[in-house]
Amino acid sequence: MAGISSDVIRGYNDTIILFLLMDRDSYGYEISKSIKQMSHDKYVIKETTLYSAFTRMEKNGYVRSYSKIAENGKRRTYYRITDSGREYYLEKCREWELTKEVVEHFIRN
Amino acid sequence: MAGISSDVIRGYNDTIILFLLMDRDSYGYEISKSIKQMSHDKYVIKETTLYSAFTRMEKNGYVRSYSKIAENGKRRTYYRITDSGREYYLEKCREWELTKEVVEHFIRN
DNA sequence: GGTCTTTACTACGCCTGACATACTACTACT
DNA sequence: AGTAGTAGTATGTCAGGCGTAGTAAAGACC
Repeated sequence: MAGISSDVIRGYNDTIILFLLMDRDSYGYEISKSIKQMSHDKYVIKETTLYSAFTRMEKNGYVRSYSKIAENGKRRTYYRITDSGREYYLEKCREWELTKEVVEHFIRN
Repeated sequence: MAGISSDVIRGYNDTIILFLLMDRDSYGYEISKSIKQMSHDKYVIKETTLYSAFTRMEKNGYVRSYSKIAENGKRRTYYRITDSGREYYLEKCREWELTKEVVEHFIRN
């Protein structure tokens, strides 16, 4: 077992995606590549997980989607983070620090 | 929102429980108190979560249960960690380090 | 003596997020 | 012609966490 189980990352996929939307709009495929690259191939998000996260986050008001013709002439669905999404992201960052502190009481290294 | 969402801790409840069984056998109520105390009241495991974790882990061979009459004369179900449970715990500790490393690439603090 | 709190569980069923599987469609390369 | 990469959609399953409720016995308090 080398890799991260889905039960662990669960609850942080949204956060990871929002992080990648902080500075500029993006779309599914690009985000999945960024995650893979930034994690040095240690985490590869599943397509279905990614796209269902987009749907959920749009419903929750954390992102807004729009269609755009890319440089290559193809239509893509882009996502933009909302103010509410930024707030949510920062909240999750604070939650992460708390979680880390708690979990590490029970980890022997 | 102050506290840890269940989606975050998911996948680490078993690890936390196993940690508390490393040095001596214990039972549900005591374990829930230990978690509360060791996390300085930051994490309180739900009863149903705890007992279903025991059931699952026994099925997976990570713990073994036995009934014992406690000092107060009442019958309790105690749990003992198995060798396989110890291995699993250590695996989860390694996984935690990896997860931490990955997630922190996407956290702004 | 009656009620409340703590201890120590069991039963049942719902919800959510992750994921398996499958399918579409277009481009570029070989 | 076939494969790999890009960019998704659709559908359904599964596991873990949790809400709700109920049981039962011991001790505390008023």
